[in-house]
Amino acid sequence: MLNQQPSLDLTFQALADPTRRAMVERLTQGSATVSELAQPLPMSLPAVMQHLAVLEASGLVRSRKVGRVRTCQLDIQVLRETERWLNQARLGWDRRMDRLGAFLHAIQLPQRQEDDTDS
Amino acid sequence: MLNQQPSLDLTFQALADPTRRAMVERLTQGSATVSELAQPLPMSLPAVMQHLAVLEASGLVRSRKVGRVRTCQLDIQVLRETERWLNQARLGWDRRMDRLGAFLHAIQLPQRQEDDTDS
DNA sequence: CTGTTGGTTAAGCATGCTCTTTAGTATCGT
DNA sequence: ACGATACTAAAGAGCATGCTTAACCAACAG
Repeated sequence: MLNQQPSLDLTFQALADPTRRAMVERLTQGSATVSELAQPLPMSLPAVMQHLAVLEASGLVRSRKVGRVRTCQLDIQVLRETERWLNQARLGWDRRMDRLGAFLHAIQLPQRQEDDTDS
Repeated sequence: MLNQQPSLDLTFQALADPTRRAMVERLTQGSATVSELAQPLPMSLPAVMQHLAVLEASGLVRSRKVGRVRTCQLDIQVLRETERWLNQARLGWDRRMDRLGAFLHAIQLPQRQEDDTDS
């Protein structure tokens, strides 16, 4: 059930870099041109372009070029799918904890009763 | 507000590898020894150890050694924080969409009225 | 047409990642 | 004590990443 998307690799990889996360955070505030994305970042424009390429390869960001200006925007879908994987993983853990709790509860009460009858 | 944790780098990096995600998924089902983690994986034990080291460095997994057996378990906390970053990012986007929707709604009704008065 | 702006390509380099093999070191069962 | 088990440490091959600089191109502005 989990791990159906081969692009989870690309998405997590994309989000593993602080520069790219900063770009994503910027894009949650609305679409931006390449220059606008690059402006606060302490690196050359080509470096930013390469980060952008990684983000686009993962599907997190889409961009269109009009005239000589390329405008980028977030694609929320991939973000959701990634969120979902984490959620599923945590949910599996939670369910296990519930079962474990129920199990402990089920065997510990009888033990208590044994202790009571022993003492 | 976002991006406070330097360990987001390590966490996303850790989750970017399918082998490590498989290990995490296995660990949602309960703790496991190194050999148990390695058993379904198509690689040498040292390779698995290295993946485990990455997972431990990120804080996603903790492990203790008893005798000659090392037992690993998930630390849900880091998973939660990562989930939270994604959630925050998506929430920022959602809020923006809401504002945008409200804005469009606010200016489009007056425009309609203008159209109405013009025609 | 000419210069400037916004972006793109390519090459190169340092570093990091993933896996391997080889060679260990502790335990544990008998 | 001795072999088997479970892991660990070290070193290296080979490819991927994250930058850089140096060109280059296409679209506008005057």
